[in-house]
Formats: sequence, structure tokens, C-alpha cells
Amino acid sequence: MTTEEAARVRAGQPAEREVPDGQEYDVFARLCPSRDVFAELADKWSMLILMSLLGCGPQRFSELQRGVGGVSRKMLTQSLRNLERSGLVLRTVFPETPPRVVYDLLPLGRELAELLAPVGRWTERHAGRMVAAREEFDAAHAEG
Amino acid sequence: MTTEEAARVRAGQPAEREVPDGQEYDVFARLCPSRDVFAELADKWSMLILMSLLGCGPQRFSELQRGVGGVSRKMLTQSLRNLERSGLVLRTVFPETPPRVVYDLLPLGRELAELLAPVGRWTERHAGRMVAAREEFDAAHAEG
DNA sequence: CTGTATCCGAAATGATACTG
DNA sequence: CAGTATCATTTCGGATACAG
Repeated sequence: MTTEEAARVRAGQPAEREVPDGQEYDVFARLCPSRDVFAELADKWSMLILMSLLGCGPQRFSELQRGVGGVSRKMLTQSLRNLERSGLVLRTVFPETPPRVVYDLLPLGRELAELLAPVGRWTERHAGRMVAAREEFDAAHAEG
Repeated sequence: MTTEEAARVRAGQPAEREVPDGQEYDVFARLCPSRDVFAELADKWSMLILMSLLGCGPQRFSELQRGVGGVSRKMLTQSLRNLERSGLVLRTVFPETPPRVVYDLLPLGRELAELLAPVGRWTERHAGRMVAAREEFDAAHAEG
């Protein structure tokens, strides 16, 4: 496959992704519904929220805000609403005073979070190298 | 861990993430360098580009533009520059006329792409359910 | 073909004040 | 506590024209 595709690339032919028969969704297709979903999930705050819920368990609104450093109430609310709307996160309101609202992963969200967590850990492990690469790149492109 | 953390949450204590000793980077920390890196990668176009390069092999600029549906030249250029700058993607210019520029994954980028690919496939598999969940949510919140 | 430069409207985001 | 509403600002991103 890789070799075959590479050959196709070399030949100047379009690099078509083979879509398994019967698979209706393709994140690479601009008009595919899965693209909308993907665009929502491929977001800094959404990903951090899902990862935080996976790593720390159910959390209140304010706990999430402390856990996800730098997120504003507005963005936290917005992102949580999207995740709730798409069926990834459960929002539970305890009718106390003051009110307590707890967010938790639904099975669907947990599945996704378990795929995202490695991405976060990978980023932490290799951030040093990437920052260094940036500095090299910037230095090399400073004079020219 | 999950249980322990959950207990802490219930007790109203801060849901602190345990950071392994010696790990200097934390994507949840607003000021951590890894957060900048993560924010760059947790992006629709960056993720799709990496996934396309992994799935289809080395590709020219125009091939990538066709492969990643809906991306404009501007965003494609910008995202590729970022990925190149961070050491994830290699840009090779063949001095022909017209010029040919081929992008490929560097080892670092390939590692990441291999973590992202499952996220893309997961999204495609579950997009239907998420779209349905959205419709339910919207319907339930329409009347008020 | 592979970009760069510029403009401009749209969308994202932060800050702030207010509410149940 | 957990939001909502509003405004100001920034950033995103598409369109277009141009260039090597």
C-alpha cells in the first residue's frame, strides 16, 4: 500500500485514499458529516477537556476550569456544550444551593479520550525537541 | 487511580493530575511550552495533513490540497510551514520548471500521525451516532 | 506549479458585568 | 457555583492578484 501509493505519487497520479467499501464517512471530504464532527473535536479545548475527564474522573465546572489551564468560562461552557450535544459528555445538575454541576465522560467520549490521551502524552514527551526544532528553523530563516 | 481521583473529586478537593517525577512538560498548564506545541497540533488542518501524509505517502503541494478537502492554499501553506518548523514534516524542493515540492513525514511526524490516524478513523466510525445525538439534543432544547 | 502579499468579512476569544 | 450576555479585540480564513 505505502509502496503502491508512493509509486502513484511519483507517477503524478492523484493520491487517492482507498475508502473501504461500505464506509460512508471520510474526514478528508469537505462535505462529509464526519468532517464537521472532526473539526469540532480537533480543537485544543475540546481535546484537553476530554483528556482531563479521562485522567481525573468526573469533575465540576470549576474543577475543570482549574484543571484545563487558561480556559475561560466562556470557552469552557461552549466546549462542554458541544461535547454534551454530540453525546460525548454527560452533564449532571445537582439541585443544591449553590448549584453543583458535574461533567463526566459517556462511553462514546471515553473511547475518544482514550485515543486522545496518547497524543497528549506524546506531545509532552517530544515538546522539547519540537521547540528546539522551531528555534533552529527560525534561526535558519532569519538572515535569508 | 480512577477510584482514588474520583474520591478526591467527591471530597471537593482539587483534581490534581499526578505528574510523574522528572516530567517537565504538562499540556494542561497554560504556561508550559508543550501547550503551545499542543495547540498547534490540535488543529483541524494540521491533523488532516499529517494523516494524509501517513495514509498516502509523500505528496506534492497540489496533491495535498486535493487530498485534504476544502483547505485553501493559504491555510495549507501555513499549516505545512508550522509542521516543517516543528520538525514533523520535511519539505523538498526539486529545482525543475515548473517547480515540484514534495512533503513527507519525518520520524517525529510519523509517530504523531500514527497516533492521530486512529482518531480520524474513530470519528468516521462514530460520526453517525454523534450527528444523531446532536439532532436529539437540538430537538430537546428547541421548545425550551 | 508553488507559493507570497494584501485586503476584508467572519468567526473565535477574552474581559467584564450580571443572574438564578 | 455555574453559568449568560455583551462588547472589544484578535485571529482565522477565503478571495484575489501577483511572482519565481
